[in-house]
Amino acid sequence: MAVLKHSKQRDMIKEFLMTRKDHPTADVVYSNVRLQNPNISLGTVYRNLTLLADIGEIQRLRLGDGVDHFDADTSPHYHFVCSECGRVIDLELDSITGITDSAQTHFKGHIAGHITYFYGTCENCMNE
Amino acid sequence: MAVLKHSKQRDMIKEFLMTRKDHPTADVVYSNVRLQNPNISLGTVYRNLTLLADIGEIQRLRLGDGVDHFDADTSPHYHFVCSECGRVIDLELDSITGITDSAQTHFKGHIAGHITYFYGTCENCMNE
DNA sequence: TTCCTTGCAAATCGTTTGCATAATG
DNA sequence: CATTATGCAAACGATTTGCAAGGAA
Repeated sequence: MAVLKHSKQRDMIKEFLMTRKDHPTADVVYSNVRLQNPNISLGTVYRNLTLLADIGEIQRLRLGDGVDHFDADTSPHYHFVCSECGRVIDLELDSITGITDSAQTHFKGHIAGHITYFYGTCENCMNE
Repeated sequence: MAVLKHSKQRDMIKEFLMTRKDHPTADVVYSNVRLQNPNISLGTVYRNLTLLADIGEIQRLRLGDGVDHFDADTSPHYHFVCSECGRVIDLELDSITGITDSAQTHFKGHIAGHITYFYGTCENCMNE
């Protein structure tokens, strides 16, 4: 891979993402970072989110809603997606890594890992 | 929902899907069904796949590769996606529905279910 | 006849990319 | 200076949609 050069835009994007626990989309990152730097382009946001995800500094979440979400928390954890409001919430969960082994049992290829997310109704939407 | 009327196109799509265990994409469904009916349009394929999924006759799979896959097998089961060739394979797996309860423990909203898929290298790609 | 479904083409949406210019090392 | 990063706008790929015409009940 090419040598990485420093960029203010990338810093802003990473910093913004670290302040948020709600797993924003590229568009949300864009409109927020734009408050500090009105000249930044959407393309730059996408390029940097992809780059940061590639080097493992952030996580790209594909939750089946057709839009990518991004998470500065790269530690292994799970997510809940509210079917009503779309909110994405971190989930505390006793490790279920065992399911990978469990899946491996009857499978001849090699299982490297799994993607899991939960869905339902969030606390907010239940009170309505 | 509106009353459903019979359509040859829908039948063909459903029938084709039932012959396949490889979870084809809309495009693959389209080009195959076209062999029997060269006039069918891609829009019709999409509309019927969506309709069939909505009424629960087929399953729509979002596996994070940017393309929807479809499965005529609506029984609960899991999938493996090969990171190299993209193949989607059914997985036999001792039930892991317990993870939904496990996730519910520390969560105040209501968890209705989970989406899980596994990834790695399939048998075919391992022998290369 | 009613109204659902189709074929076609245009539109949409999220994301990527080509290119000339600016910034970094 | 060499090379990476940016802004802009155009391109992309998957999917959806408006509309007039065709088909089912």
